Amino acid sequence: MPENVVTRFAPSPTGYLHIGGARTALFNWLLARKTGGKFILRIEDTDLKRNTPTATQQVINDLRWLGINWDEGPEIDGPNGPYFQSRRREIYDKYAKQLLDQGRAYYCFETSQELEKLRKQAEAQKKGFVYQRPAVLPTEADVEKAKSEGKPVTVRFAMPDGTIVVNDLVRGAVSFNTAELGDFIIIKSDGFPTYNFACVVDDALMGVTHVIRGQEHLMNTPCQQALWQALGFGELPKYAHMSVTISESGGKLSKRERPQVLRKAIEARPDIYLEKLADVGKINKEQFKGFLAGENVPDVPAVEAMAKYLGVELPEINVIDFFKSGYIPEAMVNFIALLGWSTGEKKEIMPLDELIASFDITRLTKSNSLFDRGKLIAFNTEHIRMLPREKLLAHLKAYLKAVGSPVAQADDQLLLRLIKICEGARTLADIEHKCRFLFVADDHIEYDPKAIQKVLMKDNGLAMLKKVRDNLAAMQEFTEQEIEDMLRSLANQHNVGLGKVAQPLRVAITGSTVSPPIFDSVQLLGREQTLKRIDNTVRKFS
RNA sequence: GGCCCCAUCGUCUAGGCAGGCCUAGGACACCGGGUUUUCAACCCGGCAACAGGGGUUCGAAUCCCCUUGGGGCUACCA
Repeated sequence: MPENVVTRFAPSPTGYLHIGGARTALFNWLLARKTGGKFILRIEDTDLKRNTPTATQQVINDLRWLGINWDEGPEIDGPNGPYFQSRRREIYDKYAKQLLDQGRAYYCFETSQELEKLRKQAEAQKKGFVYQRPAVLPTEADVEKAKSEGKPVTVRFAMPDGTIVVNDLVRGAVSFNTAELGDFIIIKSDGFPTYNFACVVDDALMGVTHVIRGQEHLMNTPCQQALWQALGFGELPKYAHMSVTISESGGKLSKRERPQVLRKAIEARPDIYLEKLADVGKINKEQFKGFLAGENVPDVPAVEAMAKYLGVELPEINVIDFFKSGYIPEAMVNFIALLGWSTGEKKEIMPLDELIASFDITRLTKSNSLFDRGKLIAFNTEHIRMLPREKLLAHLKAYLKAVGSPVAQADDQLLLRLIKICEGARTLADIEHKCRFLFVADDHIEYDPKAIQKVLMKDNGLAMLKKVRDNLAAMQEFTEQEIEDMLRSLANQHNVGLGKVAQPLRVAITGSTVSPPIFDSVQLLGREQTLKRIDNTVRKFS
């Protein structure tokens, strides 16, 4: 690619960055990094109703966590600012006026209700709705009149007649008949530009050369191309419409999925008090009703609180959900990159720099891909193994802090040791779950009833545990090696496998049958606490 | 309903544009076995696909058409 590549990611600040957005950002970023070009972050906040005040910061945090940095955008000034569309109003106005003056755009005064009616009529006739351009375009005087009558004033682009061909980098030539596209609104009645308009103006002004985005934008592209040309912006950017990521439950992976899962869970539980639930979510009755009806989606914290109360596992959709589930960014990025793209080589697991090196925009896949969590876990496992320890440590610390784990008390030295003894962990959550026992009080161990049944109540488990206790108490040193030697010889003495000796001990100190290797676990817990926990266990289950 | 996109193992995909090198390759999942102090990890082996129908051609997973299926868009949302 000879020219200077400029790509951008242009999210609308409606909440956390979700997987689909992350993928779009990633491919644009990958192309820029691969070609030595520039990657711009632009915030498309032209819809006052949808924007959330904290969303931009959330998106920024999520991108940074993934390791996707931008050359220009929020917090990184550059020559093309401002990077918030809400602060670029005069620019859009100027171009809208240009089109108006040239007769390539015109004013309209219909209300949403009126348009909705027309749309219904079209549907009833089994036709697509196309706005009918008036024979005589309204004048400025008409605008004044409409305003005084309290009518909404919007501006529509006068779509030229003919066929528009989109030369898509992944789909080839796709043609559209402009008669079916119709005149679309470019300036809303609140004075803000619509997406198609703002996007074109900004892409042109910011010198964007390549637009990689989801297939859901394919239908917008002829509109944007027509606008681009009417505005006299010259050479079009190259478009690449990626396949869409499909959720395991069906359609396009969407933020709405989490609320939906919750809603279903609520419907499946007629026994629970809805008022109590609304309380848990800290939302009022109206909001809660709306939510159940499938409309008003309450905030993320409300959804999470209610899900937690019901014990429902929500599918991870947002980047932050994966972070909270113990995934590491290196794995996420690697996995996401392979959704709708492939290197053509057999190797799939690779660090970021290799991803950049092998990125090739022409190798994007045409067909939609399903988000397969099983494969993500496999990638995460491999990346946890591969990543330099220092980096893994940083991820672990951030994770522990975010989920409020008691393991967060551990210092770096200890954490590194825990990482080491949890070799083969699939997620950071695995490490946390396995090592948690070290950080809870001796009398707060939660015993898994199944574990008690299986290893303590059977095969003289309790009796063996007592013997282990005596031997532990009698040891000179208390190193992993000594502990191992002792347990092995004990097993030998009784002519049983090590498991018969180790499992009762494991249950006694952790309450469960799962822990890091037993020798490390005991040594880390220390003799005093180990003995205490054994005593507690013996007393409790004798 | 209208417009548009897509179609290889359960899933992600290689191969398709330059048709024979494909008895269709890899990865994940799954199944079986091994290793083992638990879980996980690890090692070995196995199962498994060109949606269907017409063409074109000596020859089609690869090119064309139709059907079916999936997906997207259809807003004064992006």
